[in-house]
Amino acid sequence: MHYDNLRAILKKNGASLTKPRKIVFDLLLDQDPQSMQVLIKRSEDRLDRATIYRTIELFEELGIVRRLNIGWKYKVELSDLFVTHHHHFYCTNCGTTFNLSPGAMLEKMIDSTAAKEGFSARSRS
Amino acid sequence: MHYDNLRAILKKNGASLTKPRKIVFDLLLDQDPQSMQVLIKRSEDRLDRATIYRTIELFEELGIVRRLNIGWKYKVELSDLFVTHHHHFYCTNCGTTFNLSPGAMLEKMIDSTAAKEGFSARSRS
DNA sequence: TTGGGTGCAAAGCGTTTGCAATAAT
DNA sequence: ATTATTGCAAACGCTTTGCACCCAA
Repeated sequence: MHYDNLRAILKKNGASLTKPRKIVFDLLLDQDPQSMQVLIKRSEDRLDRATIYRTIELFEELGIVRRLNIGWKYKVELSDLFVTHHHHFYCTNCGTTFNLSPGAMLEKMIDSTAAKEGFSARSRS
Repeated sequence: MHYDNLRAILKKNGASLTKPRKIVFDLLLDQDPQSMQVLIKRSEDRLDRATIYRTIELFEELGIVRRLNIGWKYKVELSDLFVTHHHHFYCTNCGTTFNLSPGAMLEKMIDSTAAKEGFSARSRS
């Protein structure tokens, strides 16, 4: 259960694993990087916006989530503590961001895939 | 006079060189990249915020200004039409951004300067 | 039981918009 | 005169905050 790891990190920092924090964590699991609005929408009124912002802020401080700066916006995802390291694809036209599956030679894959698709990689992260 | 070039670009696009646009242009001349708030502050109530936003938007569309995405914020500066091409230094701690003087071997300079100063270049633009 | 955590409502920022007044051609 | 442009004020979207209530340890 992923919660054990999460609970351990929180406890180590004098914080507790509450229901809202579980929900936020679940919202992040197995997802591409998400904007706050998407998280808020997907929480379906189970949580207040403020709680989501506060939770993401806490998770970021504790290294549980990672913030990706994309253009002049940002999205969040679980850190490498919870998912294997990976790269992202970001479309500068529509803002879509998605994870690339982890593996070797990724740098090259990114560039060659980009070239094939007629895109050029502006940045990698 | 720089205004001639500016006026020409505007006229070509059916826009006119007004007093407010001159002021915004002057605010951009010979400056490091600036945030909107700085522009607004430096306009000292000579212009309304809305006018500054609209002017910057227009200038960007016409290629007069360039928007730099810095972290999750942005700053603006005159495009290469008005200043010689150059690179920037951005401090990820304090947000300070400044221009590097143009010249050859800049890429290397950036990295070596960064190394000297104990920084590492996260991105270059 | 008690301090951390939450929801709610309100405020705070940066930015945009509608509209009437103004300035440019 | 006609159209573009501006200022003002209000609205907007996203994010943060104050505070009373609530729940996990």
